[in-house]
Amino acid sequence: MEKLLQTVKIAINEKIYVKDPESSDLGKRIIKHSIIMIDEMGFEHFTFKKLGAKIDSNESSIYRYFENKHKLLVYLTSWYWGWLEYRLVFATNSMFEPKEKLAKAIEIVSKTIVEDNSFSHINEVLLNKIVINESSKSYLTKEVDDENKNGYFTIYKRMVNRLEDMIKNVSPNYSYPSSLASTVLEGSLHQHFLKDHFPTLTNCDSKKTPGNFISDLVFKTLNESNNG
Amino acid sequence: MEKLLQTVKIAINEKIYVKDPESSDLGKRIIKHSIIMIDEMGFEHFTFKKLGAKIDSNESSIYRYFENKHKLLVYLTSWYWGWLEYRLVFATNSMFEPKEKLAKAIEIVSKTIVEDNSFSHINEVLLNKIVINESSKSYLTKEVDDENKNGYFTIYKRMVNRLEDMIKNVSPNYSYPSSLASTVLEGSLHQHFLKDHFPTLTNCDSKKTPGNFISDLVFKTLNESNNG
DNA sequence: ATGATATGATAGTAATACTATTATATTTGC
DNA sequence: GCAAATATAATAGTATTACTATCATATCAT
Repeated sequence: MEKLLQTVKIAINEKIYVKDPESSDLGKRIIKHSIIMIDEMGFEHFTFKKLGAKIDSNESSIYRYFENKHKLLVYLTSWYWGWLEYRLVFATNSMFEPKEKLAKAIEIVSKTIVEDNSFSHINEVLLNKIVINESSKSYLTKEVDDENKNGYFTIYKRMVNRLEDMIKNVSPNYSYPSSLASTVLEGSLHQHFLKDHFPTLTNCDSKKTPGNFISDLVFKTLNESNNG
Repeated sequence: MEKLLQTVKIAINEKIYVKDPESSDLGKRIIKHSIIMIDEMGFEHFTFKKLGAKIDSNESSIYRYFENKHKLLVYLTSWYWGWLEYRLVFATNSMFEPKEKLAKAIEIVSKTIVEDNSFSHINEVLLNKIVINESSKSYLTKEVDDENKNGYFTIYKRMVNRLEDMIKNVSPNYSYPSSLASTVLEGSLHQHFLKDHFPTLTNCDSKKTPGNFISDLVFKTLNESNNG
């Protein structure tokens, strides 16, 4: 799996970047260290100037890859969802029992990433943390409709739609398959955040994971939908 | 109800502001127009300088009320949750049947606000939109733990805990009452956002509301928890 | 009428978020 | 192996942001 992923390139919408960061050494260093720095200092405190200093390069060179740090964030989250989608499809492709398939999908999208695929320049453990803490900022903007039209969020939407299809296969009569699918993704990120910062607002911890909660929620809901 | 609310002041943690904006005419204009402007231009494009120009006052005067725009956002969202909490308690206080009570609570927290209590300087319709689009930014920061310790999010946490208690009253054996409570609040805001910007990721629209979805989700989950 | 307090006006600073220009490497094509 | 093309680096510059500081003026309370 890890070896296979090395050879697969996650295809990101070309409008998101000026120059493909995968096409050069500098580009890869930009991605690698922006992940480390955003995780460390948070998106608000992160700047291209600081990144330039860290990678012994120059602010102006970074602008040749990304117009601004917002687009870099959109790139990073897109990459993450593309990577997760790949793992999801890979893991569930051979499964035929709808419930089993959905259970596996939920497990994959809601589990904390603990292993870094240390061959690549992208640290998925840190990127997972960034998605939990920062990814909402990529779409909670006044520019969201414009960027959506330009396909900035295609991969994320495809992920939600995959989950939606799996939900429909379990319960064809359930009225809210896409709402439930989006709640699975957003809800599990939120529970991860709460467990780290607002433990009184969640029952999730190291024993009961966000994945356990979401799985319980989804299957109870779909069971009732089949019975009722 | 509207008249009653006028006489009730929502108590906001004093650490959030430098000078209580409710204590003066300028303070109230700051609140009123910041709501209008943040809704209009989005939090990122909003600045104290622009606000000063709009209310025929001065940047430096605004700084005498709030240290920065982040704290103003924390203030506005706290006010909103305090206002909702008041409506929630008022509407459910006399109810004794647990399911009925929880259903009412979900209805209140997930419904789009359509009526402005036009007596006050705060437009709750716009504030509701701000909470949907911007409130995550108030806690998705590196300073969240510090601010949480200082009580910046007390009202929000109290709201979640109220929902949690209602959930426990319906299903004492359910394992995730606080996770479900936080999902009710966050999930309904998210569905509102999706319906406005990503309609393919939600089944909610003008007919099927986020409240309908969340209510369906919660009661199916709790029913199964009682049966199983 | 005096003193305290609130607000306004102006100026100034450091950092941010860029753009533009020029210089210097490095790569590639012949 | 050299010229041309391309990528990167260095430097400078601009407008805006996010403040802080100071001083002036208006209002309000005693």
